[in-house]
Amino acid sequence: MNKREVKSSVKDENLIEKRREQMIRGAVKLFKEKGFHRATTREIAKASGFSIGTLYEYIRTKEDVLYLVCDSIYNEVHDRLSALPTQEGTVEGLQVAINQYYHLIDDMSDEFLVMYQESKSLPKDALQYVLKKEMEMVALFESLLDACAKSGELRISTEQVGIAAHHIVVQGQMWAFRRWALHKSYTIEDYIRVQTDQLFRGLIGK
Amino acid sequence: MNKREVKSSVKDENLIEKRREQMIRGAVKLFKEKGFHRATTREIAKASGFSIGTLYEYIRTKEDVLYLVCDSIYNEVHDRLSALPTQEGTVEGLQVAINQYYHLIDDMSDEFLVMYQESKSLPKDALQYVLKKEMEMVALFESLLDACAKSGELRISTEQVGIAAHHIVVQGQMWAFRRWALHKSYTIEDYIRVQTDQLFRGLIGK
Amino acid sequence: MNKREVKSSVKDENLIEKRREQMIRGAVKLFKEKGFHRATTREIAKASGFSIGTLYEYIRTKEDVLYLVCDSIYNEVHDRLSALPTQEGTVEGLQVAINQYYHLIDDMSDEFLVMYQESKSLPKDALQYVLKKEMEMVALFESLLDACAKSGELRISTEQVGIAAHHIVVQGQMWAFRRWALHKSYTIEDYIRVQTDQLFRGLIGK
Amino acid sequence: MNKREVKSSVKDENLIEKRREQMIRGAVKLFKEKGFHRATTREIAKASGFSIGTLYEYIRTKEDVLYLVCDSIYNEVHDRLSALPTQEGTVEGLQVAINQYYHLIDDMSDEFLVMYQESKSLPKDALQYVLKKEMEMVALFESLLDACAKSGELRISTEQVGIAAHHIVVQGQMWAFRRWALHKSYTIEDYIRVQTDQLFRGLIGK
DNA sequence: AATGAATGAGTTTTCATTCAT
DNA sequence: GATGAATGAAAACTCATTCAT
Repeated sequence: MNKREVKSSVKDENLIEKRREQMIRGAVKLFKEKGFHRATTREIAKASGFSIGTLYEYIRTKEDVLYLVCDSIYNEVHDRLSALPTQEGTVEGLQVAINQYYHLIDDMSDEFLVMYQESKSLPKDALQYVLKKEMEMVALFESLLDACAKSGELRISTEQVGIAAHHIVVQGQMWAFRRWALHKSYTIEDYIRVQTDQLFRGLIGK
Repeated sequence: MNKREVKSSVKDENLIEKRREQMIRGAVKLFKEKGFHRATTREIAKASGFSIGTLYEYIRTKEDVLYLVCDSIYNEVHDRLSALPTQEGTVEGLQVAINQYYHLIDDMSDEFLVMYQESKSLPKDALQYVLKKEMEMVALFESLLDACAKSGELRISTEQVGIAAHHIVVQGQMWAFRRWALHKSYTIEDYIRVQTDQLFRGLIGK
Repeated sequence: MNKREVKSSVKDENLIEKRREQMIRGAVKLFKEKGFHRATTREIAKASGFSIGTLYEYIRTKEDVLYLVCDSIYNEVHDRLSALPTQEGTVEGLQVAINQYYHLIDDMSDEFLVMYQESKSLPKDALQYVLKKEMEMVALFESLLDACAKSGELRISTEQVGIAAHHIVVQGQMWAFRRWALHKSYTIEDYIRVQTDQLFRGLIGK
Repeated sequence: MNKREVKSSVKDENLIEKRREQMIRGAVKLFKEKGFHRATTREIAKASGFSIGTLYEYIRTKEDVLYLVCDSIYNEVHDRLSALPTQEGTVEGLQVAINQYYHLIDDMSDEFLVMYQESKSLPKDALQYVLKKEMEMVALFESLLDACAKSGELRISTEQVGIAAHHIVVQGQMWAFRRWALHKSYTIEDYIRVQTDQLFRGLIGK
């Protein structure tokens, strides 16, 4: 796979896995509070439960931590969405997917926030990789929308498919980004309902 | 007004104005390239056309620069939107407002990008101020939508008004955020048309 | 000139000159005691009489300090040797040159020691530059010897000229290197006398 | 003997011998490339063919490795020179010794280079020991020269004996130090011939 | 008002050494 | 005896901020 690798000087793969999980958990917590730049590597180590020396046994640079965080988020997203039943162009299937996606963001909104605010700090190649993942996300919804268009369940032009897919993805992110404004007035269920209503009202053939 | 002040040791108000304009222009360019944290005060001074010493005659801390940038963006947004003719609950008026807003974002997408990616680095009070400005933006569209609801031009529940206003604001930001994906396929005109179509199709009373 | 430049963020050339002199003096003293690698940049700064921040206003990396030290030594050597009256192939002239050179090394033996023990730590390009300077030194004596050979004052084959020149240069360095052994038994004057005697006894035509 | 000991936590003397040989071989190679300070203990272990943990079973500190390298070089030098037939004050015998010594340096010039460039990094007591070895080297040639003086084969004053002995030793080292300059023009045989010619021309009674 | 040299706390990163397995 | 993960002191270098000129 063309997965970007983060070099570690530790050999035991299981240990790497374990330590990196600790690291990601600690880092997300920290980045959420103070952002990537304001968090020091020493703080990351501490939040992860080990020493600064140990931290550097599992990464090469501070940016690697950010990459690992972003990568793990996308992996979780991918895992949870690919567990969906295959869709055959039904609006219902699309709705299930959107539902899953929005709930996922609600569950992981800290992680999402971190990723979206900090990913620009990734080195070039890592940024590329993250953008690719994001495009896959959009593509997933495009294909679902497309299937619905083909099956006739949605009246939607090709032009609209792209934007609608972005729309779905961005509205999801909005729930994470605008927590401070939205959580006061709506539950995630409200939000999903209103969003899908609005989306479909325009798209469903009368 | 409770406008947050940035202290300057220079007395001449005109000079302050002039130097800060230089500063904002330089800073936006720089932040766009490397982000707020990676840009040094020396670089900001250089990009602004004066020395580091002079820079500090017009601000107190580096964060002041970021605040000035964010503040100036909102001021421009405010100026351009408040120039609109007063609306009396017509869809057409709403459409004009959206149009203005989206074009504004298109014109200033660099600035918007910078503001959204970096505003979390503002000190507490400045962040508060910026969020307040953002809420005003949402409120503007809320009032426009509300007027339309009251006049009967839009079938829209009170619950929907809040989310629709956020929706409009976020879709505008999306044009700036997702330039890399959207500019390939759409012009700003396409984008506005598709967005407003989608928005209104669901909302306009039959 | 193809002199390798060390970048400074300070603009005032006179100040650069002055600060670098302080730096070289401090660094030589320190390197003599503990060597280049064991001397920390903080110690170098302190020994130079300024703060670590100021040190880095005048250099880019620690290796720059070493380069400046080596460069300044060669410049002094060059200055002192090029002040010699032009030689026209007399043994006497050669003797004056050797005399000068050996005294020079005696005066600067600390600096020489540092340079020879640490120059391998220079980055590639700087090492190149230093070796070039060293070759010039050898070449100087080669040309003096050559002139003596041509004028008939010395019976010396072309093959011998190169080695004899190296010999002179190395014997000079030996005085610095082996201080611990030689200074007990000889003064610099003794040393010069014995060395030149030995050199010439073989070379002077009967 | 007052041989400085390097403590090992391993009991088996044969194993110690074997592992240290591996270590010296690996270390010389590494030090040649990057110098003592730039070589890490991990790299030394790797170059020696075992783990960092094992390395520390056979030494106490990194400096021990350097000491072992220097010590082994001198032992080899000692072994090869003490194999010479006992001299009875003949110039021929002296010449054989010089020949042996120079060839030895030619064979081991990497090791010599490493030793001379890095020995200053030895801890005090180890440095002392190495210098003592070096003095023995000089003393060897002093006694050979002395014998020749006594037997009348060389016209050489007591004053000259010390310097001439140093001279021989240093000229040998010069062949290692100045490889980059000398190897282009001379073979080791040329070099020995020219050096001894020059040495003896002055010293041999006509 | 403008300049830019000076400062030093704070940052990332390295690496010799230890010690449980 | 061998391994390699863990440690943290110490290193090089940065940069926001100050202040004398």
